[in-house]
Amino acid sequence: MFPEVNEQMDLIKAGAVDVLPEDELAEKIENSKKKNKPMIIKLGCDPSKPDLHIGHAVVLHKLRQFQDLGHKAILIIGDFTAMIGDPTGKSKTRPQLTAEETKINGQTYLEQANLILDETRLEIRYNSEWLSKMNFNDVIKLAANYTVAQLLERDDFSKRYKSGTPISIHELLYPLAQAMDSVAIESDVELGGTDQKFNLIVGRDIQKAYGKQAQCIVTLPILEGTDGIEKMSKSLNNYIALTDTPREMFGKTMSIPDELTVKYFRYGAWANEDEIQTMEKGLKDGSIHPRDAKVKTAMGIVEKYHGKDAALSSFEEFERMFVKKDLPDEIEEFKLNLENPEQNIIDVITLTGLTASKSDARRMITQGAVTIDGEKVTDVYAKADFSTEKIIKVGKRKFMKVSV
RNA sequence: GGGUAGGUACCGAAGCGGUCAAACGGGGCAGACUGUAAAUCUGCUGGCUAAUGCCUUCGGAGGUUCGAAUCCUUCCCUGCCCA
Repeated sequence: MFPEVNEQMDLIKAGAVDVLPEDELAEKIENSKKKNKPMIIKLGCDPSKPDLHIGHAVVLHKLRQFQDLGHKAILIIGDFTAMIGDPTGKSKTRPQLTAEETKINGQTYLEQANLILDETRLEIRYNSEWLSKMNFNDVIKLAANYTVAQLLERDDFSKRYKSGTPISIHELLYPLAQAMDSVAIESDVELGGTDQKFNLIVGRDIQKAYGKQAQCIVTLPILEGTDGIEKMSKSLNNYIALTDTPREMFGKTMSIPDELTVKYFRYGAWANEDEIQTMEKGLKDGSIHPRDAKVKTAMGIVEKYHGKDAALSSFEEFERMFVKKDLPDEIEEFKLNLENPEQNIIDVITLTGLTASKSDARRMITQGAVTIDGEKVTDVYAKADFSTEKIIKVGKRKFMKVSV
């Protein structure tokens, strides 16, 4: 049995940016309830980047909510479209993925997505299933449904067009290709980030052109990365991965700018609306310290992926390391496997991977970033005796226990 | 097809025969300050070397020269304008 229409609408709208068109969605929900038939919810994913972070989780979480409402979630692995390459953002031509790589990536993606989704109620489709079967005729027919002007409306394209950055034809085709996914699975609702809004609308239009019922669209915000400026992405190294350790998750969350705390609380920890309101209000009137709010957020995020205990211990460790400036309780060990216990410090920290190269190591020492057993190393040429285990620290958060 | 402007380190962008591992800005890293926040200030930002120095890098491949990111040939790629 499905929940009441307005109950469903409320949950769907929570945290969403756009729900278009709202009345149509309400109608669909009502119909599904009447016929006792779940709606089909589509989410497309790009298997060229299988490492998921909490930015991806925003939309996955919304999909999970649909699942919990009893609807049918379909995850489209864009194996075919990945071979073309997504035009979003960069002008760089992406290395073409082989079918095999795509498969492996898709698998990885799924494993991570299942941290959030209910795997028992998830259908997975690969879009090569229908896209690879289209011949040139079909493509022409599809392309006839859209105009260049319409495609150039998209921010992405118009910016590149105006700035003189190249746009290939196949990139223009990309929105149409992914729209075919909606035709193929007859989705009722498609989810995506706000940056996908254009694609989602094309999906809607193309469904109509193919005589299908048009999907509604639900967009979710793009989460800024830990730098607070750019959108979260692996290449910008401002991400919190779903597979990050509790310690990393906690630490990274603590390093976000204050202004982002509530947003992360909402979209990272998926706190409920009351808690969010309370935090927002408290921060505004000063009754809650920004740091405490952030701690709560960080714990919420860690708890989501690693459980309550992990959340608590990562908090404690954080306190110990950064407030009391103590050592973390688990430090990776490294055996040098060398005869001589006397070693150049530069060599050792490079060997352990704490620094990228010897030049880098030299720089770190010069800048006073290296300590051994708590003592600052000042001499670039210094040696140390590693016959007993020594704790080396490079920068703020890199530690290693080293011995011969 | 014709004309024209370009391709420089993570990105943007100077340099146009030696003093160029390459100005400047952004980003990144480190230090100070903090709440591992932001802002700010300072330093670093190809590799190897104890050091002098050596090696790799300026779209690709050749060539000229004592010496090339800078000149020539050729190839590849891109923007813009005209058709």
